[in-house]
Amino acid sequence: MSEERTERATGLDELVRRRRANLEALRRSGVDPYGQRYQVSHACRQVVDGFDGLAGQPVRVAGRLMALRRHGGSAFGDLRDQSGRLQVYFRRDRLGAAYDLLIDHVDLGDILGVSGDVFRTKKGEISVDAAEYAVLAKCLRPLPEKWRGLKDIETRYRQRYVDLIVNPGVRETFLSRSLAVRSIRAFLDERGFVEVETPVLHTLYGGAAARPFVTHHNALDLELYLRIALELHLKRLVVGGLERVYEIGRVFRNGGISTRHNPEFTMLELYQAYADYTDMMALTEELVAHVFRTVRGTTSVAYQGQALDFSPPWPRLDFSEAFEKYSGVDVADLDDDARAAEVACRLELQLGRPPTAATVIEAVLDRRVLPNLVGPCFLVDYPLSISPLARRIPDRPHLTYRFEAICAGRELANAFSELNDADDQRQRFLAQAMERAKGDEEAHVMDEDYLRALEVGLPPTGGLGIGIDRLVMFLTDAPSIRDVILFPLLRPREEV
RNA sequence: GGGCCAGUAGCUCAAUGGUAGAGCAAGGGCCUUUUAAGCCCGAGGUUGAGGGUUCAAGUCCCUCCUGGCCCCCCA
Repeated sequence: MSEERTERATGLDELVRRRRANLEALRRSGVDPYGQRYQVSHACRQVVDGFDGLAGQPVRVAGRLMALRRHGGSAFGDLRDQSGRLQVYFRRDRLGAAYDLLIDHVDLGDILGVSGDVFRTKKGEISVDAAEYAVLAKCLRPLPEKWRGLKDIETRYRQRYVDLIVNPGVRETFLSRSLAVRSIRAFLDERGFVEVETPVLHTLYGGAAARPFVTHHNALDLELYLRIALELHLKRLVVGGLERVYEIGRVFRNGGISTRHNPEFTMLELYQAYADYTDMMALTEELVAHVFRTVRGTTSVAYQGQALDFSPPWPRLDFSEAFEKYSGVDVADLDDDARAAEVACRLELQLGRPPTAATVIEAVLDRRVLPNLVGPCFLVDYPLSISPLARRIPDRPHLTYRFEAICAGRELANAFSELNDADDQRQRFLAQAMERAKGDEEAHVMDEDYLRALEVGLPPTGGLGIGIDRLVMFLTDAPSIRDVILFPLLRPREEV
């Protein structure tokens, strides 16, 4: 049936057919429509910015032909490369037969190399008077409309290459993302952190409460999991004496997809020996402020119309106080499952997991507490029941030295003083196993090797995790996480 | 998995249940300083797919597909 479709001359097929005919026509004229390397002397922007020194000088530029305004014996083209746009001027009296080839057989979207002299038109636009051009790649498919761009969200995500060509803001977003990640590395490197890479394929998944993706290694006949966090391997490295480590890496969580969740996303996690969560708070503020200054030039931005100021210090809110203030529930009462179930019922919480103390606390936190917090702020001293890897507060045994940075009602960072007491950690894992037995699939699994590492001795350590995608959403004012992920997961489609 | 919404030409969008249109792109002309170039001409459609109601369906009903938003999920 797909054969019928390709045989029938639809509009698209006809457009592609014409472009292919142009490709063949170029070949017949001795022009290779997939040219060789083109020695470029300037980026488009460099020509524009450097006009004063370049006027009358020859330059060689290359880019995609985005527009062609034909006037009979001459034509103005818009050439665009990564740096920006540059106008090129083609004249028959200079190019001769090559001019007619351009007019007849070069299509919008083709990638051209152009050499010629820099000049300024009567209307004042800096341009290149083409002495020669080369076709470097043929564009066989029509590009979306030039000034309204590509709006269809599905096509934008599925054909990101087209989205990047026709929607300039998209390129800006991903350049910002790149700059953000670079600025994070610079910030941490300067503070003596060592960047490492830990396995993506895990024999046990841990470090977060989430369901994993399962895969299989053939030679070992082994069930493996894509990592859901970086945490446990990085702390093993601190045990090994790498006192300041970080990793920026992809993690995978087998959950739902939404404007704030993609099944794979990028986490920064860092661990600092001999530090605690107060150090992590200071580090979080400084790091995030540094990234905003680097990328946006300011720490004061608007996110989806909401004013946010990331300049340190950020307010500290006590978890228990905030919890009670916004939910009317004393978190200390949520210490057994029966009472938790009662609260879940009273607050009409729909839970995907069994109503245990932990799951109810998390549900109340997510739905009743966080939406009220604009931030950025720190929510400090989390309950132990939802913090199986965090150090206990000695005189408040139901709480841990853990905080999350909250911004626009969502978690931006998660950090704690790491639990380094191997025996306490074992008890926590056992408690998690009981949660799992109650049906909570996201409860942490027992990890004997991690316990062995703790038995070797983890120094007191502060750990921090930041969701890079969410940070970039705030940096670029992106409403959906898909807008900051180049290729978000979509259900595959036969015909696009 | 549930609720709501959307899908019309390559792209962006129109069209009381009554002959499917426009702009851009593409095609044929004119045009050597335009920049959303302009002017003239012609073309382009299984209205996401499949059923149904009706004299008549892009429009109403049902099923399905894909996507979006909100739930669920995701500390």
